[in-house]
Amino acid sequence: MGTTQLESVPEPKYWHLKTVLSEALDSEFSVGEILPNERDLAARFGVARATLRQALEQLELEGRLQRRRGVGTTVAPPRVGVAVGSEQHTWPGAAGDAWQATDCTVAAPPASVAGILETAHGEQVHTVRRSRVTHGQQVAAELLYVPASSVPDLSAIDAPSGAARARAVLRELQRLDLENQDRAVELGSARADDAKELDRLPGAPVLVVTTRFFAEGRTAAVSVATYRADTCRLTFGDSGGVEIHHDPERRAS
Amino acid sequence: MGTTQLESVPEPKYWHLKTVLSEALDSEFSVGEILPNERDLAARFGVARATLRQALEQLELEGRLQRRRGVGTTVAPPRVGVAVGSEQHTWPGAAGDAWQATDCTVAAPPASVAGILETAHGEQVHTVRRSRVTHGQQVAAELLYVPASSVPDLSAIDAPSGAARARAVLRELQRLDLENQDRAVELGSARADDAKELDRLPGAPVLVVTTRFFAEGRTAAVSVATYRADTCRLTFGDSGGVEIHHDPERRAS
DNA sequence: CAGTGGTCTAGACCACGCA
DNA sequence: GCGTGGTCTAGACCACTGC
Repeated sequence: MGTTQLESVPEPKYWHLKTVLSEALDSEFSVGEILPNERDLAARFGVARATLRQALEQLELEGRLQRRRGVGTTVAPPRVGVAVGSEQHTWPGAAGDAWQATDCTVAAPPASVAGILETAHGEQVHTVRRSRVTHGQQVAAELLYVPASSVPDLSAIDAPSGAARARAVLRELQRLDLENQDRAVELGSARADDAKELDRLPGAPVLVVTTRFFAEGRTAAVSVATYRADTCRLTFGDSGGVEIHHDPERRAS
Repeated sequence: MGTTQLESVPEPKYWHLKTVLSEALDSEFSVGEILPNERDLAARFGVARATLRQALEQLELEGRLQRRRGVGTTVAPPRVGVAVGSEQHTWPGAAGDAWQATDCTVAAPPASVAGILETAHGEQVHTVRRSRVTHGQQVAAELLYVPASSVPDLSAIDAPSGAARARAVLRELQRLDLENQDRAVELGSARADDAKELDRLPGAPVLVVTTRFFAEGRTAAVSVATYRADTCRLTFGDSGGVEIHHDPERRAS
């Protein structure tokens, strides 16, 4: 009767490990601290390295840990809140937005984007690359697809590609009357190029924010922004920019 | 000259596998179709089962596949768009919302929620469980935390717990003047109870939507909703409910 | 009971960062 | 060159589903 029921429904080892580690992180580690390496940790808990890694992967997914090849595993800071919906109904590139344009090419968009833009199959569009930095950290990479028909007066005297061209496309976009916009968020995995820009490995989990911009009764541009899922919490500030303070008791390293 | 450069930068096998499988899914399979089992697939591609599984995990994360223990791996339908932000500034439980209240208990919320609610440590609040079903599929589980101070007139004659109690709490909430609300989305992993409700294994990736409801100058309630990340695309309909049509060319099984 | 995906092991080698 | 995390293998057993 006094016996405690152990493992009657045997929880997976990695799940139990994750719980134990999570509690240890709360009580015995501070942000930025380096954990013992995977081989040592696995030995300490008496499990195979693969099993330990399953637990670490979960904790990284939840933003509790940060792992870097060649360096080690560190305790991650709390996720940063990144405002996504506060600047309602403004074009990308409007004064004071959080993005920096880095490049612009002309290319055929992926099929899913072409479907939204209602462009012909294989039709090329202006493709602006932008990146977003918050608190000194690169948090997102974006591709903005702009059909030629949305920027008819784009001057040929501007550079044919590069950051200057990107700014020219954004400038032209401002001239349209933005009627509405529309957002969706889903889970994805980083393509090789985005992963590199976000300083993650390919396949890293990302939050994909797809935004449609409506002008003149049609979809004038589509933005596909990928945010690091491990470090970001996307905020949709209906309340006018009130910031959520999260786990205020955790201290910085 | 004519030689194709193979593996000069050796892509990981699982990454290449994922690409190959992804293309096969597009061209040779239709939604709902069952794939060969993991042992056969691994043998067919000449890799260890663990490596194949790494590729399948990624594809499942991206919503391309669905795996069920004891059953098999099937081709997933396109993600369903789930409206999260369209019904702006209404209380949970307002007429016509997509949720169904199933239970209500009185308990101390997790520390992160207590911090937002600004309740004392260990203070108990009404905790309403709701679930959301779209297209016959359970897509989300929610816990709604309501401090007693937000529903002062809650009648003692209602049941102390259960669905009836949940509805009573929601009814009382409607009487408050909702001033604003505030949302955040982040990646998480399903706790055991949520996982069961969502018909997934514990640890499955979920999109966690945290909503704060402001009334009478303070946070009157907090909702933490977990959506299946594999099957859902969260839509924030600033444009008044315009629905994104995604990959319309894919056909149902 | 047979077949599926889920967990776990004990190794090996590789790619990367840094001193 | 050394130590780190990342990839990969070839097995084993377990938990669940459906017949």
